[in-house]
Amino acid sequence: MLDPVSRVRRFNRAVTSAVGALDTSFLGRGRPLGAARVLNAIGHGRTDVADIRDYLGLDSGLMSRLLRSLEDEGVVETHAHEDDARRRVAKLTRTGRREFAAYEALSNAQAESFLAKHSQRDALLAAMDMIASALTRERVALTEMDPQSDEARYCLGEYYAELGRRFKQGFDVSLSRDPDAKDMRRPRGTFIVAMSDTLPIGCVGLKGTDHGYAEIKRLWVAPAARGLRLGRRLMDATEDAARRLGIALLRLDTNSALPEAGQLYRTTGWREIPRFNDDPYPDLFFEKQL
Amino acid sequence: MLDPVSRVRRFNRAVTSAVGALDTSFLGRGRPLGAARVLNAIGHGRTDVADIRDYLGLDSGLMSRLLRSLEDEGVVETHAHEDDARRRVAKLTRTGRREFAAYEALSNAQAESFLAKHSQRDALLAAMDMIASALTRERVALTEMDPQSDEARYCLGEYYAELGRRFKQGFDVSLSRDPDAKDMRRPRGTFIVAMSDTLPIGCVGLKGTDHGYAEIKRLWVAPAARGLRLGRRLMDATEDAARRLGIALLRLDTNSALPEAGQLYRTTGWREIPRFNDDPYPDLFFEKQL
DNA sequence: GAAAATCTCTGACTAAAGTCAGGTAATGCT
DNA sequence: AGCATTACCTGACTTTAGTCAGAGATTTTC
Repeated sequence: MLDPVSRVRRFNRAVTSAVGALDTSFLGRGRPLGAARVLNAIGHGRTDVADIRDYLGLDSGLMSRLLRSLEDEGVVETHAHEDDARRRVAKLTRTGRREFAAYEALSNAQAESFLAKHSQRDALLAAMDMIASALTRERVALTEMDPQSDEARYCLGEYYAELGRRFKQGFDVSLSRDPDAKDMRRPRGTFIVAMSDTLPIGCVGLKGTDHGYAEIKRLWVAPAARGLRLGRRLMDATEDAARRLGIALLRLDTNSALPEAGQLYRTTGWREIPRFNDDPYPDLFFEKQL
Repeated sequence: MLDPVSRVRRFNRAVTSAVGALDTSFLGRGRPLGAARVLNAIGHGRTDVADIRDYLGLDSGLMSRLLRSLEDEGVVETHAHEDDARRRVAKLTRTGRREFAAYEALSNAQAESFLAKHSQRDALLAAMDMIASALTRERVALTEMDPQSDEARYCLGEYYAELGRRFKQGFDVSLSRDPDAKDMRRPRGTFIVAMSDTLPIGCVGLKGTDHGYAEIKRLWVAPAARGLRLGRRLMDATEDAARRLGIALLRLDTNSALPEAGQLYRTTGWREIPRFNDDPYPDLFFEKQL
């Protein structure tokens, strides 16, 4: 009962029955589960029939029939794809959007009622984030995004908050806020966000300079996503992006109060170099030739 | 993407697809899921047909057919119940036990491979415990157990460990180890463990004395299960048990380093009284008339 | 000791999900 | 231009899950 395997299995049991309840609640709108799932996939922005089929793991025959039944019902319309008339694109009709909204309301209500039952909301949410990240870690998508997008700003906010907690002297955000944004856009640099489903769980910036190297800045991984080697993936992706931008030399600075970071750099081909800027926070400096 | 409801829904999505994978893996033994579930329920000690039916939420006709198919396969035998010949009792044959063991091995292997993928094992397990407790909180069973049972000892071990962390001066286990066990058995007292599925997540002892009152000792709730009002349920159950044992007056001691406990007592009809023992750890004393 | 209730089983269904083998039209490749 | 490939559709089928009414045996209740 106390060994790790039993604990995982207990979790599986608990979650299996909860998921069953979730599923059956989707039956309340007079539509079989399969059709409801297709409708919701379309509502969530999956329009390509092949994409939906793949996402839901359906046979093409079955998928076709489910789509047909949704069309007959008047909630979905399909058209040929613009660029390739073999492919079909599905979209919701007005009625379809109403139905989708009803499913969304149902899901939101369930989530809210779950949250309302528990007083330790923050701890529970943190635990859920962690497990969701672990379960979907093969599906974490690293995407280049604008450093001023909502996702990027969320990550940066969390990043600064964490620096504030970890540095003995605190961390003054105003010092480093946004002036770098323009250097972290193509073609000078880039900004990469790791998205797990809809939640940003990590980021890194590549900041172009005029000194013959680019800098890696603001590497952050959400606490809930640590242990998934996401830092390494983010660094790899940044190095790839740098190579594609024709950058041959990378530098970065960090602080010895963040030992995981130093550890990561040391084991991935970075070598320590002398201080190369006068920023007050960092006390460790690295360089890597691409 | 950042609001609590979205986070819960992200968790639901992540877990739904994981559970789907778990389910389909049970199909690898040439038996439909329904039959596999019945076989596993029997393997886990549910022998009464009505009990299994209830647990799996099956119609009696369907249940009957599933049982029959398992019998035809030679993995299950049924007999009439000893005391009531209308009821049937199912048990595994030798082949059945082998099949059950294969399912168990599969589940264990899956749990292990999940754990092996993640470096933050302890944090992940704690998160899983927390969520499993939250999901199954309606199904937490409070059971009277021997204070020296494995479950009770696990709880007590965790309890002492926590006291050690929370008391400034630490906590010396040897002082309070086991001498009370005999006073926490019927008819002098009792010991109640809160079980969530197979995991003990809380406990409380009722210790009989010869001074005209009984003491409540060792109230503990697992960190993963806090916020579920389990402490209150444990106290209620103990008071009920005390009433059934004919005890009219309860006392307890606690420490101001455990503010949740003091808070609980104050809001549930206990009144503070002067020190009534010379135990070095407690600094707060309460009494309640039943 | 008769009537009511309980437990399981059987027969006769239905609905949903899934499989498989073509078929049609569009597209890609040489 | 011709052939292979791709994307989707259709028809014909099977399996699984589930429902419902009633039968048969047994136990409980009065």
